[in-house]
Amino acid sequence: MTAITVLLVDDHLVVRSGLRALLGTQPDISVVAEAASGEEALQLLEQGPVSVVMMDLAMGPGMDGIEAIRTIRERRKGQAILVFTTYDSDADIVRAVDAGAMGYLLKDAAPDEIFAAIRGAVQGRSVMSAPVASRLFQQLRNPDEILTPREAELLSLLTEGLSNRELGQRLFISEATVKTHLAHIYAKLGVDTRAAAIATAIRREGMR
Amino acid sequence: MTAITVLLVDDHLVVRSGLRALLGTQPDISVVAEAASGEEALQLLEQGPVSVVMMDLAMGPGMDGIEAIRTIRERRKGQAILVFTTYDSDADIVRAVDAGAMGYLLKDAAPDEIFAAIRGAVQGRSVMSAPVASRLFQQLRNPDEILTPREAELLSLLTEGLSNRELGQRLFISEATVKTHLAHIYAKLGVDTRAAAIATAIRREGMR
DNA sequence: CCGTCTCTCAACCTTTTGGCTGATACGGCT
DNA sequence: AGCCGTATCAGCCAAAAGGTTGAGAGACGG
Repeated sequence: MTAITVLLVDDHLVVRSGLRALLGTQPDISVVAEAASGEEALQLLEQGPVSVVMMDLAMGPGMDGIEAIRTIRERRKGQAILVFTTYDSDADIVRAVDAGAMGYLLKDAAPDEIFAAIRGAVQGRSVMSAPVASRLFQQLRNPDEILTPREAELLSLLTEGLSNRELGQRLFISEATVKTHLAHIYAKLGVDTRAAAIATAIRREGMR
Repeated sequence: MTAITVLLVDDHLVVRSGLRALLGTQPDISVVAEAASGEEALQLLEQGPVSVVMMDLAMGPGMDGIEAIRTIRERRKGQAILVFTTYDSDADIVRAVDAGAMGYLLKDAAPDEIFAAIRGAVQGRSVMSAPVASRLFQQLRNPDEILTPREAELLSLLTEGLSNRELGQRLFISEATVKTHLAHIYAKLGVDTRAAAIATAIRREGMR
């Protein structure tokens, strides 16, 4: 069995060293590099391949995790990437998987789960935390509830607290169209006021 | 110089081991116990004193960090407690300090900052991350913008997407009173719609 | 080619919200 | 005793938001 090499990408020093300590207990896994940002991760990957990249999604200013995943997958086809993050928002999960992540782990995952995900990732298997998987399935089961791109755009602006008039101006559409989109969004989210839409958007979709 | 003993309280295993590894580099600091919840922390403290408690605020189900801080301070007067968390929301900072925390560190703080905070805490000095301190000062400079307890309560419910009528029913007050409170909240937050109030509340106050 | 989806817009009407003014009551502080 | 902050309520009016129906233009796939 060849050793599995890991690159850690997380802007929090404590998380990196914690993960390093945790993975150090496994003889077949070794952390060979750490990066505090997406840019740094790309740089490090230039210098040599690793079996798996473990990446946080929220990483302060600059390139975010999703962007980093997409860029890495463009440059190194087939690179195994695991998302290791605190939150399990629907939007993040879908976008991460879409960008090319092999798995999605939460930071409170059990050690065994983390080890299994890493070993699975190098073999091309996709492993994710149970709560994450259930959210993904829920998305697939209810395609009616998936917002169209335009609706998602509008919802995103909605969470900034804009009025219908302002939304129209921002998106270069009439107020009437804004109201139409909103009506569709409300139906899909199962709410009937913009306040509730904002609340569920932020809580469900992680729009912060 | 006596050794400083530390109790780590965080529901994330990786954060605990990361912090343990980091603090292990300092000869005068040693992590003597770890807890994954507020309840567990209280139990451990029964068994013996520590110099400093380092506590996360968000810890899954059960007792939250603020509650844990308050309880610890009740049982062991003078116990030094440092908050070590990811987010720097105004509300959390104020409540943590109010509950009796000696300092407030962000998880992306530099190692030296963390060491300094721990050493300061055992000496009774209060140390906090720069962004945290600036937020605290801002609160003190603008007392006009501090919400009254009732207003905060209402704002919290507002972020759930309730209508004025529902707010009134929940709080056992008339819709007229709800509107009065809302008007005051809008003025203090510097907004003029409930949507914007929800947006700023969630972003500024960390009401998730 | 036709159906479906998406995005766009309009008119109409009801409900909700926001702005304003004013009022009562209670507690604490001076 | 008087003042201030907080919490409570009312009424009025204008603005914003929500519900409904209908409809046209592209795009895309069967």
